[in-house]
Amino acid sequence: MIKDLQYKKCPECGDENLSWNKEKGEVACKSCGLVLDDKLFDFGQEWREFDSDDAQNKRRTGAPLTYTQEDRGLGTTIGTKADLYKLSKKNQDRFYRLRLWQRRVSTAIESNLRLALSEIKRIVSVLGLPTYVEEEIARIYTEAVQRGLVRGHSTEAVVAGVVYAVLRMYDIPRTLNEVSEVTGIDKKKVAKNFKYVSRNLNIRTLPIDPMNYVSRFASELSLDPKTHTKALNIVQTAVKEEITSGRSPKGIAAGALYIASKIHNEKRTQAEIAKVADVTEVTVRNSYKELVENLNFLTNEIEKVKAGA
DNA sequence: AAGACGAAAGTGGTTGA
DNA sequence: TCAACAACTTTCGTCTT
Repeated sequence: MIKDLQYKKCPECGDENLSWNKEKGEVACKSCGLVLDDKLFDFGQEWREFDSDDAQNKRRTGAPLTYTQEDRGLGTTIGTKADLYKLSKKNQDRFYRLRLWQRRVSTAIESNLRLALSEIKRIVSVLGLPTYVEEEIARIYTEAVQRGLVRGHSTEAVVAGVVYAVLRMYDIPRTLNEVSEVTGIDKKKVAKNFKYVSRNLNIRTLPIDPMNYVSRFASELSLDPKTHTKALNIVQTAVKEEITSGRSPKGIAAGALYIASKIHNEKRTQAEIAKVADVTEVTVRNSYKELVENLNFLTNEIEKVKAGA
């Protein structure tokens, strides 16, 4: 499978004389030799995609998973045949069949788990999560496998759903987008699988508290603790005034941080904040305007800063 | 020139008939 | 199941610093 070609002409020399080497998955300019793209092969995981309801598979930007699936060092032993001769021919057959079936099932589960666990390890290390979270993810995934929730679904997608679910359970603020990025699973699918596993395993999650985002965004923006605290205050009062329901927690956190940074003369641009909060500038704007409109103590403080400066 | 602002059109998810 | 709806995004032109 080859991705759509996105280049019409060479950005270096402007020439339209591009060569497309399908074998190597490269596009190069014949005039100046610049290689425009060398990752044109689509490493999407079609061999495990059984979902029929995903019409739009255009957005497959997942990282290729390179670990081997061939590793089948089975722990299962065939067992002794000592007693078998006592059985009738018919029962022997049945015995063999049963055991064969059982072996297949258990090895299927085992190999699925092995695959999933190494993927979980990878995700956890990329996201820098503590060990207990990894264990919880592994535990819940194992439960999902045992309840047959993975059958008919892609392993990676269910893993992604479980990861997100556990993050939500522990109030560890990671966005859907981040999970989607490290797992290479489409955002929508992560959300879908998150719902799927939490519904079937009775995982309860509360709506995300914007406070959880504030700290992380603040440190990512390397803001002063004072500004950080200010933003927390703003969010807190906003929640109390009930102007946050229905809004995206990321947006609230972003808006509060923008105001706080303004008040404490540590100004960050809307674009900077939008970037770390994973929302658009427009959302930062709307959110902070909404906050200022509804929390009048903010208006005074901003005026004070303006007058002082 | 960069940042902030806001309008307009589009997207995906929720809700209620 | 469908349509209306709110929140958010994208894009883009304009104003402000």
